[in-house]
Amino acid sequence: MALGKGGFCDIVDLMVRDNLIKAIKEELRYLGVKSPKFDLEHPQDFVRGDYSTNVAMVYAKKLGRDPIELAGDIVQKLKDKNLEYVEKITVAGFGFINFHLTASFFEKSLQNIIDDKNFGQVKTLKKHKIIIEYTDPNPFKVFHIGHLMSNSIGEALSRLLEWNGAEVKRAIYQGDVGMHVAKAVYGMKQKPGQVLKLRVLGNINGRVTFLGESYVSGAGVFENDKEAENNIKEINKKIYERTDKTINYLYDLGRRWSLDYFETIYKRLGTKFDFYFFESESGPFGKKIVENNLKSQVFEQSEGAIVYKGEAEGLHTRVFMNSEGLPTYEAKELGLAQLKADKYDYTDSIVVTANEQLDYFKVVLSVMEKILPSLASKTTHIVHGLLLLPTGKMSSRTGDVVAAETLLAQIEDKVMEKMTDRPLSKKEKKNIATKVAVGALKFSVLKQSPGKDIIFDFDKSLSFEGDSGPYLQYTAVRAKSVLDKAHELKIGINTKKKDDNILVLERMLYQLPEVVERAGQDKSPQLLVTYLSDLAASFNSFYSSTKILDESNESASYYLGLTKGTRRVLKNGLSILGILVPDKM
RNA sequence: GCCUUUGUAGUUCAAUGGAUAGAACAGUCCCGUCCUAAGGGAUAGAUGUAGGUUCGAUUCCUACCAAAGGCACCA
Repeated sequence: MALGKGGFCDIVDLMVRDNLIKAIKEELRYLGVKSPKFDLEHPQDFVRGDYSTNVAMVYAKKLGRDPIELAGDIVQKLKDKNLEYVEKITVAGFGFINFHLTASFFEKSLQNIIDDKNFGQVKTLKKHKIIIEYTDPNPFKVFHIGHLMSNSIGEALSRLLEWNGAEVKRAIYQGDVGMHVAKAVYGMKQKPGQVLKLRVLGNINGRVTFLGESYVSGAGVFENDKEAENNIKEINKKIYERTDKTINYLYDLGRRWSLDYFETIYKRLGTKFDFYFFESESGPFGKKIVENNLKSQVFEQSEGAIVYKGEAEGLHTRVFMNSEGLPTYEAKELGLAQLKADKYDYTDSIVVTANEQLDYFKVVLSVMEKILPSLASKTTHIVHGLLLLPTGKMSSRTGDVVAAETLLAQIEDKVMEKMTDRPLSKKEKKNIATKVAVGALKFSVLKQSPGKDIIFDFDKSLSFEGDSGPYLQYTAVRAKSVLDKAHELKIGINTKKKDDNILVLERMLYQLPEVVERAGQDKSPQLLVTYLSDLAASFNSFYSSTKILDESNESASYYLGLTKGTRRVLKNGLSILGILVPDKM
């Protein structure tokens, strides 16, 4: 069946949806509405139907008709069209028009799912080349749970965009220069013996713990000790200039240790970055951009600094070059934008940061519109909320942070505990624990709309029951276990229905591609999370009320098909969220 | 003070302007010879306040109240 301009669509769901929209539009044009706009959605309660439209209510007034009467007319016309896979069309209260689909639709859609390993992929963003930046930890500092949040959201968005057909490049931007680095290097310098020992014998965890301690001690003396403060400022300068052998040595070593360590975390979380950007590069680059635009009257001199005054546009003033002639974060951001464009010819650039940078980014974008307009128009800033401790905001300066490592290890311990009775080897269990722990964490971040803060409570976030990553993983594992058992019993899969009763599960299974489309459009992973949770619940309900592998039941093979479909939709959906499904748990 | 964002069951979260506001946790009560009980079923419980726009508002607008963030050389 043709979809759009000459393309062919093999997903029966999208085909039916597009045909419905087309048919309704035709009717409205016939009634005199030029470019009709209306909704076609799935009713919350499937008793009402599989699809539903509000078109009659939207246009009743304009056409001077009673909505229910108008709906009746439209329904009559639609019925005359004999739409494929449409069982019946009804008018409901207020003027909703509801569509019920045929049993053959559900058979066909289940076949689609079983045939297509990548079921859920759509082509909405086919020609887009997107660069997306997220996570952004700072070398020499702790990789904390806030970075986990940024990573979870960024990775889910990346995959969502890929499943919408876009080419996606993942980028990470790291602050490898600046006062925080100088503080850490100062701390390292106080313990040369320790540095040497760790360099020769140390493992990655010991090294990074030492760096964290060095930063905290450096930050501590910076505030209380005038001499140390000057010392650290001196180190900062030397890092920029690269004039001091000892400093260079400590800096290079610490930077390497940090980056190696971060790499182990990315691997654990399932992210692979295509581009690594550093402030040590974006700084000089940004400085040049600002200097080249000094005459353009975008910037102003003020108190020795170069600033942009955003007040006229409802923004605020920000410094791009400080009075010492050094580029600030703002200038670096301009440099970064250009660096990205130089590396990759993108159509869209997405930057994911914490919401505290919202107003800051607006100012930078406003400047970009003036001096790098072609880049500004392609750039979108997406914010995520903060992970707050019950005691308030974390501070890595005082060491009052929860390291990502610590949290993941704690969750893993709890998963291991849960599996004590399982007949699995220790290695298998450890493997499963990692997947489940990461799944639990990512799910809890992704289930709410990005941009909102999460008050992080250890006990609650460690829950594996109800709406949780493990619940979904467990459901997929359970489905696999049924499939394995069926294999033993030599029961095959069939997509032919044996009765007319349509299950809630069937009405949900086929919707993945639509959900992927919408979640991608709105950049809202939580829509997918909600869908998958509902799907898992309907499978579990089906599972507990129906014996699937009942050889005396002629529907067994069909039920097995539904099980296979559920497993695939859950597995694909979870993989978009960056959550892996273990074979057992 | 100005700007931005957010206020939904006891708690943590959903809900492209639509139908009876969905879940989960915590409560209360059930389900174990059976495919993984990290499960299933039942029950009770919510849109900050006051206006406005609309056939229809949790959603849009205005005011107020409350919380978070931002507002010059940090990132």
